Amino acid sequence: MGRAPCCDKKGLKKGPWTPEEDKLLVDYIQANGHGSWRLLPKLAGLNRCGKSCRLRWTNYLRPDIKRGPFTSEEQKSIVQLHGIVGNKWSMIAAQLPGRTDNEIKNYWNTHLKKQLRRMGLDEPPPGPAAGCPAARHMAQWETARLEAEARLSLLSSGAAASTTTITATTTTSASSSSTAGPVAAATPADVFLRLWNSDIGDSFRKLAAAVVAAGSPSPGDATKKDAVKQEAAPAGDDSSAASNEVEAAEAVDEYQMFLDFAGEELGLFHGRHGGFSLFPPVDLLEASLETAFK
DNA sequence: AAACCCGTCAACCGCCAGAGG
DNA sequence: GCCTCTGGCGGTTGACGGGTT
Repeated sequence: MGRAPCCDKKGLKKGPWTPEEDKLLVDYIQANGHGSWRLLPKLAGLNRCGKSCRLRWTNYLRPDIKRGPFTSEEQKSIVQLHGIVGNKWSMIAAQLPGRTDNEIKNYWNTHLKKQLRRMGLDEPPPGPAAGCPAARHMAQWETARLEAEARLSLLSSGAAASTTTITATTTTSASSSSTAGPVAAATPADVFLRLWNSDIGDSFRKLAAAVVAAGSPSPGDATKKDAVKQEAAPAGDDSSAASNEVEAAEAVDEYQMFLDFAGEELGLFHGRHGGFSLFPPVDLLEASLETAFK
């Protein structure tokens, strides 16, 4: 069995935090930083375990936390990212500034999951573990990346006239949002490139590369099923191979449905005749850029 | 008005991985 | 290499509030 819970000590308070406790915690961290979470409660005068303090701070008291309902943009991002990385809430949270993993997890479980189900889509296979990334999806991402770079390059020339500059960090670092100019930070291209260069993009590329290497032209294709199967269970035995294959094929089909849903119902992908774009049509984009450059 | 149901979300629990001795 | 400690993560729980019967 695992270690004993850290809050087993007698007398340590559990349950909802009071405003007084919140104040003690915030005051202490703002003055001293959190340092060792284990020692913090004692130093801050709190009758809580360190873990509880850390959770309260990271999920609720941190000053950079954005409260309030999720925007449709955030919602789309969550759906998309969940399709890529599955239940990696911390990864998803890293792409949504001001949102915590706990908040996103709750939102997924209470809103989005049901929303997808209501629309006739069972939960899509949760990310890499199900081995879902189709070659088509990989191609979509690659196309989107190229488009993002192209748009960013256009933006750079457009922005050159203004006082704002777009730095190269947008294409090289996932954590560069603060170093990029405000215009770049506001564009879809920047958002996508940051995502592409983050852990999420990395994880997606690794997995997709495995599928592509195995050869996988279309959903339901036998080769893809094998690739998916191997990805999901590299040391799989032959006896379960047949059922695995069927499950894998179903997973791929469901995932494709999920992608279609994300594109058509949520407007996440703006498809064009077999092509694909993460971004709105050019006219809409231009309109938003005009606003951005004002 | 009371009882019940259901959705939401803060908080907890158990496990894991990495660092350090 | 092994053990312990710590921080972090994802799954689950339970209190609470609003809606319905």
